[in-house]
Amino acid sequence: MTETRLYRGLSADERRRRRDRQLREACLDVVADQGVAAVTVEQVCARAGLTKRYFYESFPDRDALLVAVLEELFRTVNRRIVAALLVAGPTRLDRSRAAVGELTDLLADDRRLARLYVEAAGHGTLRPHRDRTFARYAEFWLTNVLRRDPTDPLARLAARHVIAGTTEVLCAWLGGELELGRRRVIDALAELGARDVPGPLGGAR
Amino acid sequence: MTETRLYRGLSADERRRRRDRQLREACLDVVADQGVAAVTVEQVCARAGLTKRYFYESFPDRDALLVAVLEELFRTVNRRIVAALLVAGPTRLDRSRAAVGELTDLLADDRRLARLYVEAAGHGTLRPHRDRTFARYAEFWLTNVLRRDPTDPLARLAARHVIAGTTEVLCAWLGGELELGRRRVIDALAELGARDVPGPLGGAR
DNA sequence: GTCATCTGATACGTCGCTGTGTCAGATGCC
DNA sequence: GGCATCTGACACAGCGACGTATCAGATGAC
Repeated sequence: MTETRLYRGLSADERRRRRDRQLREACLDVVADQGVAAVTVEQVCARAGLTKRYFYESFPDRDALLVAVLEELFRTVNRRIVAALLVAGPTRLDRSRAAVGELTDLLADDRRLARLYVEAAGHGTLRPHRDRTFARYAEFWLTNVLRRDPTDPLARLAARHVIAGTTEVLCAWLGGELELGRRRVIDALAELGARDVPGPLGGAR
Repeated sequence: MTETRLYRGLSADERRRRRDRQLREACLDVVADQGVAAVTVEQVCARAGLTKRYFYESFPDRDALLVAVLEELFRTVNRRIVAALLVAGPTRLDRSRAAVGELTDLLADDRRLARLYVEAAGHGTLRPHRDRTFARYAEFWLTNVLRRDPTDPLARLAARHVIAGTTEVLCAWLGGELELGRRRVIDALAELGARDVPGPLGGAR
């Protein structure tokens, strides 16, 4: 279409992507400092050191930015867990530990992500995304960690239970509410996540 | 102090309490229809059929109303679970089922409560209350359902895991995301909640 | 019936955020 | 250097919500 005139050594497209990234980072900063509800176009732009003009260049509104950032987080979680499982041992406990460890590391290394991850539950626009993702995580867990039939409703229920429980515990831990080291937390979560699902075929009766 | 002049057959205090209740109910209606974020003074007043004047008579601002309603919900949950446990059988599964069944009935019978219960996780002002309550639930669970030491950090972690998992599953079920009847859901949750906690003393290795 | 009180409606100024528009100055291209 | 483009700052009208204030009419006490 148009030209690719450089500006400060960057092409139009590079500049655009750079601003997009700045906005996403600023969004996470605001979430970390003041929560999802405080994410406004103006707050984000102030943090990013950009003007509103550039906000609307990348996103139609505040919700679109939040969704984009959340989806990116979910993709990262997914990618890293898949990668971790590739090199994990064969037992359920091995696989559970690999997955939980990866999630823990990710959220512990960037607390901004943790707050977004949690607060997604209460935000009108974010919640559907969060729900769909949790449902997918649950299915993924059944298939790749527990190695059970992912279509069994009871198994799905149990997997959902595990996903939510793991999330909650991680958030409580990240918030300083549990007096345990990272290692102990991962151990415990791995164990909780590796337990077989209940029901007619389950083994926990 | 002042008088107790009747108005439409009610004393000043009765009228005041009546309006307080109307506002709380209206708040729940708005939460059910449009979510916590849509709870504004004006919305609530419109629903309640009252004017803003009476809102500020009972609550300093919107957050205070939300907190009041949430705390009331938590008190109700607690009261009903305590009552259910009084007549429950002696095994962990009996007690788990009694507690889970009570919570399920409560949330299923008033969906407005369910939405508030969930969205509390993502709301700035509500979240601390929700967190503290979940921590108390976890302790309660350890003491009264699993009968374990409520000060053991690992046990607390596991209890928190159960509380969050149960909440999540109930919400998914109430949202129509699980193709299971009430009975099966309660069975499964009761079983998941009755499993012993992991760790040095746990039995799930 | 009269008067004090209570009620419900409405008006108002303020605030924060939105989305668009304008413009001077910086920067790159030739 | 001259010109087109890009940038950042700011102005603006509009909106929805807040919190306060005013006032006429309904209601109860005497």
